[in-house]
Amino acid sequence: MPTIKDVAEKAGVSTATVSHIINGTRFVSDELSVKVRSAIEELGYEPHAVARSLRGQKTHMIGLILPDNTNPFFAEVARGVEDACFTAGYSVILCNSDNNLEKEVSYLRLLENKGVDGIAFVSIGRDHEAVEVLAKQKQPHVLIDRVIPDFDIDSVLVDNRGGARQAVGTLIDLGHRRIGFISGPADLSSSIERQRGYREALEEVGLKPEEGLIAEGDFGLQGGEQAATAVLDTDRPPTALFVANDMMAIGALNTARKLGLNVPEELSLFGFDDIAMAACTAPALSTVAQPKYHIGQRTAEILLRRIRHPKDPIISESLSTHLVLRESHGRPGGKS
Amino acid sequence: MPTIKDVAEKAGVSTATVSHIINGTRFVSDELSVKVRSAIEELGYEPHAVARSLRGQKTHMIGLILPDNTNPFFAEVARGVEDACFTAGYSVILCNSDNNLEKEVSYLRLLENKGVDGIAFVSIGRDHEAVEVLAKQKQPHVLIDRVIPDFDIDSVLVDNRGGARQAVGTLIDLGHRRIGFISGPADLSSSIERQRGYREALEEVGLKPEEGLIAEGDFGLQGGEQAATAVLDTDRPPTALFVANDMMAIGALNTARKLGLNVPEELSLFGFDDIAMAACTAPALSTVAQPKYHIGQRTAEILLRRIRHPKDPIISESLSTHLVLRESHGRPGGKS
DNA sequence: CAGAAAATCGTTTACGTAAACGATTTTCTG
DNA sequence: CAGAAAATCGTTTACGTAAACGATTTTCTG
Repeated sequence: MPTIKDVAEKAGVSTATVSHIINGTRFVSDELSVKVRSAIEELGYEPHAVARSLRGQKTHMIGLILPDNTNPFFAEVARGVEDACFTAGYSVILCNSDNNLEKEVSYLRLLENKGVDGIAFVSIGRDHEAVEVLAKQKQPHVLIDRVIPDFDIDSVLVDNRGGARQAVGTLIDLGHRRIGFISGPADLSSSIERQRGYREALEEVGLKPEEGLIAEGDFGLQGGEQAATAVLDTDRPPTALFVANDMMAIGALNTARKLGLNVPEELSLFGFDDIAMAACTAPALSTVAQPKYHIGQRTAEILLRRIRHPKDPIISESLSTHLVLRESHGRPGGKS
Repeated sequence: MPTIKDVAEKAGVSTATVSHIINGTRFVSDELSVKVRSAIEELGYEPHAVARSLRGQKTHMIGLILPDNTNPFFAEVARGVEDACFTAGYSVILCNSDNNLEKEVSYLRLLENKGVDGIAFVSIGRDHEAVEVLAKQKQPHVLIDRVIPDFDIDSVLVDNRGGARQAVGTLIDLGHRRIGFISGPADLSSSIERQRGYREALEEVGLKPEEGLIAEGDFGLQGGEQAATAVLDTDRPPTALFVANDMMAIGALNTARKLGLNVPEELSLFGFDDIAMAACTAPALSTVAQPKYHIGQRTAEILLRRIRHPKDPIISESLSTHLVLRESHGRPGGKS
C-alpha cells in the first residue's frame, strides 16, 4: 500500500500539499495539483483510514447493538441503518446483545474503545448499570424502539399505542365486542404501549377489557400458542384476538387450527409488526405494520446529525404505523 | 480518555513499561507492576484501539459482505459470524451488496482501506472485475456458499447436491415417480448444485427428469408462485414438487391452494433452507435444512485462522444438510 | 523601487501505541 | 574486587495522516 509519502515523493512536493489537495483544505496551484493527482492515480493511493482516524479523532464508524440480528424486525432495522450509513460514508459494526445486559454493557465499552463516532442501539434498558455506562460515554447515542425513563437521549420510537388502537378500533367497527389480547413481556415499553392502545380503544366505546381475555406471551411462536390456548380454549372464547406481535399471532393461528376455530369466520386475528411471514400464512395475517426499515434509516440519520452537531437539542422521533388488512379478520360470526 | 502517558506519569514509569505490562511483552518487577496496575485501575485506562491498529497494522475487525442481511438465511449466517468473532475478540463490519457487483467491489475496497484483518463474503462472483480486485488485496478472504471457478480462496460450502438428492430420494422412496422441480437463478452455483442433486436422484432409480416438470424461479415468494403455476397448472401435474428454497416453496404452497391441490394428499412438497417461516405454514413445510448458523461460525473460524496463518494451505469446507420432515410430504394419492 | 501584502507551499508536530535500541543498575564469576 | 553478564527499565522512533506554524516567492501599493 502506497502512503501519502510515496505520493509526495513521486510528485516532488511535500506531504502537506498532498494532504491539502486530497482534503481541499487550502489552495494549491494547478501545476502541483495536476502532478499530485496523477501520482495518486498511478500509485493507486488511497488515504489510510486508520491513520486518519487517529489523527482526526473520528473513525467514520458507528456501532449498532441489537438483541438479535436474526429477528426479522431487527434485521430490517439493521438494513435501514446500514443503507443510510453507507450513503453517508459510514461503516456499521454489528453487535448482538441477546437481551443480555452484560453483553450489552461489554459491547458499549468495546465500541467506545474502538472509537466509533456514535452508537445506535436497542437497549435492554431496565437496568441502572447500562445507563451509567451510557452516561459516562462521550460519543453520541440513539436509542431505538425503547424508552429509558429519566434519561435524556435521542430516540426513534414507533407509535405502538396508536397502532394498537387502530387495529382494535377496526375490530370494533366490524362489530366485535369480546376482543382478547395477547401481550408481550410486561417490562418492555413497546409491549406496555400496545396494551395501553388496546385498552383505550375498548374504553373509548364503553367496553371494559375482561381480564380473562388477556394473556401474556414472550413475543415468540410457542409463547403465542400457549397464551392463545389460555384465552381461546374456554367455554366462551372471544370473537377476535389482537396479538402484540406477528410471531405470537402465527402461534395463535396454529392454536386456533388445533381448536377447530376457523379464522376469520369464527375468530378474527390481528398481529403487529408485519414481518414477511405474515403474508405467507393461511389465512394471511392482518396486522399493524411497523416502518421497520424507516426506523433504521431515521436512526442513522439522527445519529449522524448528532455526530456533527453535538449541542443540538435532543430529538425523540415517533414514527407512525399503518394497518395491513389481509385475510385473518372479518365480521363476528363470519357475516359479510 | 486517559492515555498510556497519563498512566505512566501517575505510576512514575515510562510508557514502555506500561505498554509491556499491558501486553506482557517483557518482564517488569513486581513493584512497578503493582504501581502501574493500580494507576490503570484508578484512571480507568483502556488502550486506544485505533492507535493500536495503526501501530500494530491490525484492526481486530473483519468485514462481512452479504447480499442482504434481511434474508433469513444470510441473517443466520451473519449471526454465526458475529458470535464467533465476538468470542475471539473481533468486531464485524456489516455490508449489504444487494447482489450488485459495483456495491460489492466498492465495499471490498472500503474494507481494505479501513484496514480490516479479513473479509468474509457471499460473492456475486460471476464477474471478472470483482475477482481482480480480490486478487490484488492482501488481507485474507473467505467465500461463503459460492464458488468462484479457477480462483484459490478459502471457502465454506454446503452440500447442496447431497441435500437435494436426499429430499428427492425421500420422495422416490414414498412412491413418487413424477417429481417436479423449481430451481433458483441458473447462474448461482448453489442453484446449479441443487438441480444436479435432483437429476441424479431421479437417474439413480432409472427415472428421467421431464422438462415440463421443471421451472425456474428467482428464490423469491412470487417467483415461486409463478414457477409453481407453470408446473402445476397443467393436465397432468406431478405428484410431488421439490423446490430449491423455502421462500419459493411457500409460494408453491400458495399456488397449490389456489389450484385446489391438497398438500400433502395430492401434492408432496419439499423446500430447501429451513427458514423459520417453514415451521409456520399450514401444512408445515418439509425441507432440507442448511446449517446456516454453523456456516457463519465456521466461516469466521477459518478466516481468523487464516489471519494468524497466512501461509497455510487453502481450505474448502463442505457442511452437510439434514432433512426436516414436517407435514408437506406423503405418499402419492395420500395413502398411508 | 522599497516595503507591505498576498500567494504558495514546506517543515514539523501530534494523534496513542508498540517495540527496537540502548542505558543503568545489580549480580555473578574467578 | 574488577570485569562480565544479567536484570531492569527508559528514550526514541515509527505506524500514516492532518494541520499548525512558518518560510519563501511573487505581486501590489504609493
